[in-house]
Formats: sequence, C-alpha cells, structure tokens
Amino acid sequence: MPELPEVEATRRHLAPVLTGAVVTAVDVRRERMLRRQPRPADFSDRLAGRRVESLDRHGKFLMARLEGDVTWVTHLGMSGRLRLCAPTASEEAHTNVVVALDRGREVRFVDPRTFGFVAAFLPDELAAGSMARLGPDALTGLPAPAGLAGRLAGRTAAIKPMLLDQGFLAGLGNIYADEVLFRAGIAPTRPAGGLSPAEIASLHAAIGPVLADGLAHGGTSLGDLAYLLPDGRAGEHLEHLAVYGREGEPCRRCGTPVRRAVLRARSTFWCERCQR
DNA sequence: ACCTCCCTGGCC
DNA sequence: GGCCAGGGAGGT
Repeated sequence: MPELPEVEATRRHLAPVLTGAVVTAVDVRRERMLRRQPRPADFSDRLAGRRVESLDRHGKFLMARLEGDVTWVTHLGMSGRLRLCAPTASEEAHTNVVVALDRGREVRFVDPRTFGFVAAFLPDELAAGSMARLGPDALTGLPAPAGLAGRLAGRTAAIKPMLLDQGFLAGLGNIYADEVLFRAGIAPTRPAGGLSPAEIASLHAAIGPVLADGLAHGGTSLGDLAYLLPDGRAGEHLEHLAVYGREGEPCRRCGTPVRRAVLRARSTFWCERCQR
C-alpha cells in the first residue's frame, strides 16, 4: 500500500511530465475525494489553467506547486494510485478524479476504497491543515539519533505505534514500520521511552536503508495490486520484505517462524528471536 | 492516549 | 453472506 517509498516512486515517475505542464481540465467523478476541501468547487477552479512548477512530497503527501500559490495535494490513502495516461487510454474502474494536462496527458486518481483525497489549497489553508502538523520526513529529514532520543524520551506508548504517528515521523506506514523494527532488532511492543541509546542508534540506522530498498524496487505492491506505479507496473518489493505478511514463514535471518499479532488494530509481524 | 469511523474488493 | 485490510480524522 502507499507509504513513503510508494509515494516517492510515484512522484519520481510523474515529476518530469507534471513539471511545466498546464492543467487544461479537471473532472471529479467522486465528490468524496474532495472531502478535505472546504469548498469542493475550489479544486477545479484553482487548478484549471495553471502551470505546475514542481512536484514535492512530505511523508505520504504529494504536493504539486502551481502558479498563484496553489498547492495541489494528493494523499493515496490505502488503495489509491496515480496513473499517467493518454486521454484515449481505456479507463479502469474507480477512476475518481482526472486532471488533464496540455501535452496530451492525463493524471488519473484511481482509488477503490476512497480513503485517499485530493485538494487545492492556498497558503493559509495549507498552514492550518493537518499537513502542517507532520513530523520530519523519514527519508529526507530524519533527525539524528540524539534528536530521535529526545522525542522518544518519556513516551510510554509502544515503539511501533510511535513510528506510525505521522506527527512524530512522516512517511512510515504499517509495512515499513515492521520492516524498520526488524532491521533494528527491536520488538514492536517495546515502550518507546525505554529504548537504550544503542537501540535508538539501530533504529535510526535502519530507517534510511529500509525506505531506500523499498524505493529501489518501485515500492510494495501487495497481492491485491491496489498500489501500482503510474505506468501500470507493479512495485517489486514484496518478495524482499523481511517480516511483513510472512506469518509462520522462517525468519530470513534465523529461521524462526515469523509471528503476527494485532497491535492497535494493525497487523504486526516480527521475529521474536531477532527482535528484543 | 485511546477508540471509532470511513469504504470496497477479495477472500473464506 | 460476512469479515478483513488500514491512514487519518475526529471524538472521548
């Protein structure tokens, strides 16, 4: 599902086409996709006719900066993906929003479960919204170990839910949080404030490589293929996952069967021998 | 810091 | 035919 590596892979595919392109038309087929936009009509009105200046990302949020201080925000939720198509290309089910560009291309937001959203925000709306409360980006702004330690100190919550808290660190989701904890050798239920400096150093050292690996493989497409790259290809990171989705299968490091439990309503996979 | 809700394809 | 997956917002 779309977490930081999937969103970044999407961004890298779209950026060369979107940058400098002009939005010629906007078609919203599911109004629910605009539920974060105070006045839904603003989405089309603010995008149409404007040129895209850049395509950025913070955590799992994609942000296209347009002329006139408009930011086109896209969040893929858990089943969303962006497709880059010719306007004549056949349309797949659950194409909920279509943004047509000059140059004869379209960006299509496909999202069966509709947990994703799009919006066109002005600077004050951006500053007042949830995006302003995101923590540092896990890939590009990861705090040094001492910084992580300071932000974990005194926290009684388990470390895994802390890693999923976008206000603590932006970009990790359920898959990569489990992968990070495996690589760091830390059990997901450990109280966040109880980690030793050495463990925090391991955690810090694990985050970059885990995300970079996922990104290098084009992200993780699960069996349902909810996430795909903008050209329709599947990400190939699934077969490289160390623990996520591997309940009962041997740990790749020690052979002990991978365990699964539900932690705060999220499936959690870990090796009880490698992770303490 | 916790719980509930949203939504739908796919699976049992 | 019913249940599960789950990111983020909102509420308690």
